[in-house]
Amino acid sequence: MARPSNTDQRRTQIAAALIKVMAKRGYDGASIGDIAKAARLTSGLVHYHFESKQEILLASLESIANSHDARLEERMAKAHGRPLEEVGAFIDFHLGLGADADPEALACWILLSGEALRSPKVRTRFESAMTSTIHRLAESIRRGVELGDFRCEDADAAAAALVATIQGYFVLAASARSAIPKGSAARSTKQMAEGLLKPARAFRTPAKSR
Amino acid sequence: MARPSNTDQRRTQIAAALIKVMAKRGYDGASIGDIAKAARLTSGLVHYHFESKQEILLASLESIANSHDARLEERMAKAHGRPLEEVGAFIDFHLGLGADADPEALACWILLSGEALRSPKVRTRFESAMTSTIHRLAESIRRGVELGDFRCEDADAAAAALVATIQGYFVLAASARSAIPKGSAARSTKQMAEGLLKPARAFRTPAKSR
Amino acid sequence: MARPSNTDQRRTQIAAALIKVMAKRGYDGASIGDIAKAARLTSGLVHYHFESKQEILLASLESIANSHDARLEERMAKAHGRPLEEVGAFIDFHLGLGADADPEALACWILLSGEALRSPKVRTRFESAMTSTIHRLAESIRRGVELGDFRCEDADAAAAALVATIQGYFVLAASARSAIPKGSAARSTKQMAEGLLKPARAFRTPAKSR
Amino acid sequence: MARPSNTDQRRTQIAAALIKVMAKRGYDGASIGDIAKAARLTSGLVHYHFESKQEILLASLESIANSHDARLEERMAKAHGRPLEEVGAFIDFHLGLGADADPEALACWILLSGEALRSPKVRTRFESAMTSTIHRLAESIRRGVELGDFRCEDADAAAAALVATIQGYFVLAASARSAIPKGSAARSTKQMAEGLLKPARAFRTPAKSR
DNA sequence: GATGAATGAGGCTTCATTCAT
DNA sequence: TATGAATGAAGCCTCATTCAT
Repeated sequence: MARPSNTDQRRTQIAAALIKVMAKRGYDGASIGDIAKAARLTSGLVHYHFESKQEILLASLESIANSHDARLEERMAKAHGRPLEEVGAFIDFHLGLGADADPEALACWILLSGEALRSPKVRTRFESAMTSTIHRLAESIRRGVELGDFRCEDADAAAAALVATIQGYFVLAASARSAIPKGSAARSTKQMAEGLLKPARAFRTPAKSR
Repeated sequence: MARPSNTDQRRTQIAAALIKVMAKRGYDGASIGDIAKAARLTSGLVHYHFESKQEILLASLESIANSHDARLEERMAKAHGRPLEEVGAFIDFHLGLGADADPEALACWILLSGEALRSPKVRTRFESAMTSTIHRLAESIRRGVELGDFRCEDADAAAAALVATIQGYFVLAASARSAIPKGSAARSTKQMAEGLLKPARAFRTPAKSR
Repeated sequence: MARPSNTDQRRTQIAAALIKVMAKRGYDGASIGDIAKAARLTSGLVHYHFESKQEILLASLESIANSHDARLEERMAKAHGRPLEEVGAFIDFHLGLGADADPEALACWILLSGEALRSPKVRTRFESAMTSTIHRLAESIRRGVELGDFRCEDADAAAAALVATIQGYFVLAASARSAIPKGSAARSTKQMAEGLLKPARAFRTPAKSR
Repeated sequence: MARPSNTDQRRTQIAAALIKVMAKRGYDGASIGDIAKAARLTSGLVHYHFESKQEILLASLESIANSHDARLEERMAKAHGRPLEEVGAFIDFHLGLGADADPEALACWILLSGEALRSPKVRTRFESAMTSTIHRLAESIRRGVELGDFRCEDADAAAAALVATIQGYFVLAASARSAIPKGSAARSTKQMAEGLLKPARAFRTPAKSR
């Protein structure tokens, strides 16, 4: 007797629906009804699985961050622990060709930074996602310094700078695309990384970058 | 008994009120009533001076952009046409100590990037503001290249990269402050600029930068 | 220029509408839509004049209490300051023939006692209305004692007792009418008052009482 | 594999839960979910045992009335059939010290009078509970008259009057406590009963009454 | 220009009730 | 019996916008 709970699936489904709708209409513009429709559910059910709209937003943030981290890790693993390549992979993952595998999540991410501005809960989670990404990059940098591949006094600052650049490119790509010369993002970022890390060798660029 | 028109003054006043309210509650969260209250007007009057809420947003964007451009120009003028110093001033203006002279406008700017995402009118204007800023920087870079101060193949790309970095720092500063090592923004950005522009001499940093 | 405010009228109108609807459906059952319809207004307008539904309830309470006090005073004035007649008038006013001039207000009053149970604001106001009524009666009793018309040690307690009886009759009349022998309320209450006040002469009963 | 039916137990449990929740939030405010939680059940199960929410209310009414009647009978039994003492016990039971043994049931009772106002089913049952209580008191009074202990022409009216007073005190105690001088309720009511019943001897008051 | 009333369309959320398991 | 998912209808409230004055 008793039903097996499907709450986890439903929550995932609903969070995904918010991302989809939010990318198009913003957070406030994404009504519970819209979200429900996008998830092919009724609005009552949405509230059965989530206490409030904000909770859905937090779940979406979580989902985006987790997916990002997982895919990033996967990509960086291919660098086989070589710092120079790891940093290159980090940049290419975010800004290289086909980086925007999920444009909806990206748009959502930008909007999330806005929500973080006024919702402490969102900010806390947004901040920790950012911090975690920066730490991951700082780790590679630090190892590069140890191995003599890089010359850099403050790995955390360098990592933050590169992440800021990436975040800034996200914003420009989404909201002012014409302002970026096509295909320049990853390349320019690598040049900047060189200024920052003084690597023994230059960063390689695979085929093309956007 | 013609009343003297005070429309311009009122529009300015209202746009400023939106910026103030929006910084705290976001665009959708800023009701006409809130805006009116912040401007010490009535909501009916707001609609007398603006066709719609979006028009106020556009006016605010304009106001922020104009004010930014004017202050930037003023600051860069102090570089007396020396490219290296101009670029340094550009970075310091945005990220140096005391750069966030107007935190409300900054928060608003981030939110504007989000609105640009879904409103073509806002995007167009946001894009042109970004483009203009990038062009201004690119100009300095190009002259630096001509004068042999910089070595750089694509001035526009370089300018875009630096502006992206600045925009990204804005986002981090506003929504994930703890992720940035204190005082590292301007310094790191200058190091990145060196990677990008290969200047003959290094950028100077005045006193402290944040 | 500028419109003359009609807020006071509107508030009165809306409070009256709540009383009407509430008598039929209870407080929770009286939706803003119902209230608006009863007042021939739109629901948006109701919220333009009242912050919240509870505020309407408080306004209704106020209105009922004020109207009650005014009518009571008017009636008691006819007793020309003679305590015995004042107490008699007090009882007749509440329980005598035709006392329930406004059955809707009466039903509402009973419901208000229920709302007072859980809403501090309502309780405070309900309490003060009760207290004021009791004080008015206690005054008459006290003067009666001074004049030697009554013998009573605690005028406040006696007044409270009579008011309790009246309130109890209200409840029975509204929710269990068949439990009260017809026309017995005022008469019985006067007999009780005699036990309480030991008046020199008995209370007179005008014509018939219910 | 027939399951042993526990319906009766469950119904009791659920009705008790409603009383508890209703005392705090009113009838409309007591959601099935709240009730279920208070009974440590699920909302689905509540509806398995009760057709509708109103049925729970009726069951609660029944439960309160039955419990009241039983406790009242128990208390009056101690009067050993002496009318004067029975009436005194009746009053003390309801208003004497420690009378409010179950404040939740009392609050609920007041709310029930409100629900009776608009729901015929509730009214019918409320009315019959009131009537039964009044009859019980009237019985004692009638026997007192027969025995020459009381002088009273209409025992039903007298009983109704005393019950009205008690009900009124309930309301005041719950919703306007400060309006009643402390400890005056039972004493005043007995004085009133004396006016009503002209007993040969006065009512005694045990120790203190509230 | 300015005020403030008025409208009407949602938006978020709660909830009684039903139903599959 | 019991669980918990699901539904759908309101309900309260907010708000951009319009309009009479």
